[in-house]
Amino acid sequence: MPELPEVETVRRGLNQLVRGKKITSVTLDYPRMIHSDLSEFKDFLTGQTIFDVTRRGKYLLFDLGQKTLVSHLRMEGKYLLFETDKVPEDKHFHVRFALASGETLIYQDVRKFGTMELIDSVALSDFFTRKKMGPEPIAAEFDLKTFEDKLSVSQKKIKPYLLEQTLVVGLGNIYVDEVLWCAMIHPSEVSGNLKRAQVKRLRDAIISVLAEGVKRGGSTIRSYKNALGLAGTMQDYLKVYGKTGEPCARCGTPIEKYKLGGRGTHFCPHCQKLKKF
DNA sequence: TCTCTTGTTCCGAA
DNA sequence: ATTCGGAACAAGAG
Repeated sequence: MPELPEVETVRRGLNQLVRGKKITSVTLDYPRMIHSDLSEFKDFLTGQTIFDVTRRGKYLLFDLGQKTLVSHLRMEGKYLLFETDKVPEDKHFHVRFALASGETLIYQDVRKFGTMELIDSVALSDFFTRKKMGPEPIAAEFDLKTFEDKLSVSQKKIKPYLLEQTLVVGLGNIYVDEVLWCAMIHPSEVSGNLKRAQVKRLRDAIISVLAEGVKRGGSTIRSYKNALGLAGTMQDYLKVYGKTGEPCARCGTPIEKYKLGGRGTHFCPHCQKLKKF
């Protein structure tokens, strides 16, 4: 479930804990998750210093100078930090970075869906361009006109389209339902049918809901807190996700759930009406 | 045993 | 060309 707010929370925690620290060895227990050259991965990382941990969309970026370690948590990836002599046993620990500080940074992933790859830092922007990633969901980068133009020429349903990460990055299944409720738009609405005012509301909702998620440290749903601050409180402020049958916070109508694009989709049938002809 | 879960990519069918 | 549905990736919860 890590969406942008959760990844940003992890990023901040990692920066507190490992920025400036040197990697003394790397242990790989699930090589399949490494999507770049395997031997280079181990050889290069040993001896590198983590200068900074940044983020682009849902990708965590460990800045090592010449190269950048790009990490995606997918469904359940987590980072944990232990003193090296106190690392517990766990069959879901897949990558271990021993640090010169006497600590070990561990990547844990029950689903094994997460990925890591080593990319030349100068090739990072190309990497994201190839993935057709949209702008970050902040006012300065998320241009309304561009958003409006893309939506206007598409017949795609708005929720699956927002999940593609091409219009804007950072939304996952939880926040996208929250955003559409906030903007009072039906998840199945055809993108090209949205009025200017709706598109503006949608952009504002994307920016504000994700910012609120970051402010509250992300949401902790079906996941346990860990060393890197994933004990967020946003789950207590969600309006529709997981609220099936509960009254809408705006109008009291029971929240409904249906399947859209293979995903559980929550909405208020009164506030979010589908435009019909 | 069966169904559901979330992010992303990919494939084949409308 | 565009959109859609489903599969795949893996494992656990109910």
